[in-house]
Amino acid sequence: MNPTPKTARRTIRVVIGEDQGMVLGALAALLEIENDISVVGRGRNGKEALQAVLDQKPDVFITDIEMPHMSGLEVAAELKRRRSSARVIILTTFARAGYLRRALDAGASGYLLKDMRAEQLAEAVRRVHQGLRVIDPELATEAWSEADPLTDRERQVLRLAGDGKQSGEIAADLNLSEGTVRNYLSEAISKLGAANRIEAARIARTKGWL
Amino acid sequence: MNPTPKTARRTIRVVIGEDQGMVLGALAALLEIENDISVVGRGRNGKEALQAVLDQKPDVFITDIEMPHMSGLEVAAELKRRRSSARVIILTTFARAGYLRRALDAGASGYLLKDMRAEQLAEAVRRVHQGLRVIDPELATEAWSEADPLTDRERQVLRLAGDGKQSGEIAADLNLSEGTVRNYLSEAISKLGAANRIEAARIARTKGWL
DNA sequence: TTAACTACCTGACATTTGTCACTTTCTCCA
DNA sequence: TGGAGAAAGTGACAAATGTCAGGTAGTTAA
Repeated sequence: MNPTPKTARRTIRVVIGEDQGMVLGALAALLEIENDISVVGRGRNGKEALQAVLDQKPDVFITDIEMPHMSGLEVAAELKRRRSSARVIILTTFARAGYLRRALDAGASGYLLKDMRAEQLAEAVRRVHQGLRVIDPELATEAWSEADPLTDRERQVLRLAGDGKQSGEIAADLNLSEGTVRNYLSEAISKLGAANRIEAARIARTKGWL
Repeated sequence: MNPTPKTARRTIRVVIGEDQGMVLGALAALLEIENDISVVGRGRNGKEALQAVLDQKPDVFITDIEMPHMSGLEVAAELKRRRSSARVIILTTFARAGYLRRALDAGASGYLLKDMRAEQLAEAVRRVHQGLRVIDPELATEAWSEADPLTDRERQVLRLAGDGKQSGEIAADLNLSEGTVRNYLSEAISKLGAANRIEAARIARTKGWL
């Protein structure tokens, strides 16, 4: 449908990781329209996606973050560890500074939001293939603004509290006293400027810290 | 890519409603592959989608539920009210019995989940166009199992509590005494078999009751 | 090798949350 | 027309939550 750009010498080989089958297939269809891009592998969860990248050695790997078994960020980190040559584009619903930061730490070349226009995806693939970075502009500025103030324990406890577990259960899960659990929650609540554990969990989630 | 089925006499005209641009474009690309299906309109929020259906009078309208301005369910209900001839397919991430029930009440002909295989979408469009219903099998059985046990007040209160507001604030918002608010929450907690307000809100959300 | 800093951990106390028994208001229908 | 039933509304009591003041390791920098 689109003309092959002059710069393209050969087909850009792409693997896609995305847990929603409908979206996975649709994205593949979208990219296959382009003459210079070919989808050579797919994964419907983190592990499948990782394996597909290792098998196919694509030029570009496009992945969602929230997937079963292994998140897209974990896959990216693993690929970095293994010195994979595939450039990684994170494609997600969530405009969270914490996610972007972790993506960049994991060596990703791109961070795009699913509510961008569909036409921009192919262009992003080409840019990233050329060695450029493609970051959603809105997030790029915000990214370095705020660091996660939570300690590991606070994060753990807050995650469980956000699921509706009460202090006693959390304490049992983590082998702590109930008082300690309440203390961590109190810390987290105060650090995040929340009024209670529920709001604290909500805020942390929004920022991508959980 | 796929051959035109023998039953197709003319092109099936489709409008898509979906707020994530990337997914919207990708779904359109997926359907345009089929010889007997043509995407004649798009909406990136409920109002746009409704307008597109009214303007284009398509055979089939595929829509997400959670969209700005107007949910897909509200659009479906409005189309029913206006006696639109477009058949409606709900395409969503959420396998919630409450959503399915509301979709059917709003006269939808299909309810599909985004994690189905992409190939099934075109087939669903054809079936629905022929006047058949297409419901995700997993949900179909579960759908009528459980009715929403919450009263209006309980729902209101639970929604606010789920956002982390405390009883006093909720009481002020709704002009109730704090005791009353706590009573509604207690009722909701017991009806849903939860241990506290957070878990209750989570359960209700999962079922599509909030 | 201290001092300062940080994360981790705890129990005692005050506040908020959850439960229960009860009253009021409204609708439905025999 | 006079219950029966369901939802809305309330306050008193018990249980869970949030705060505070403090104590123990481990690390870093003078």
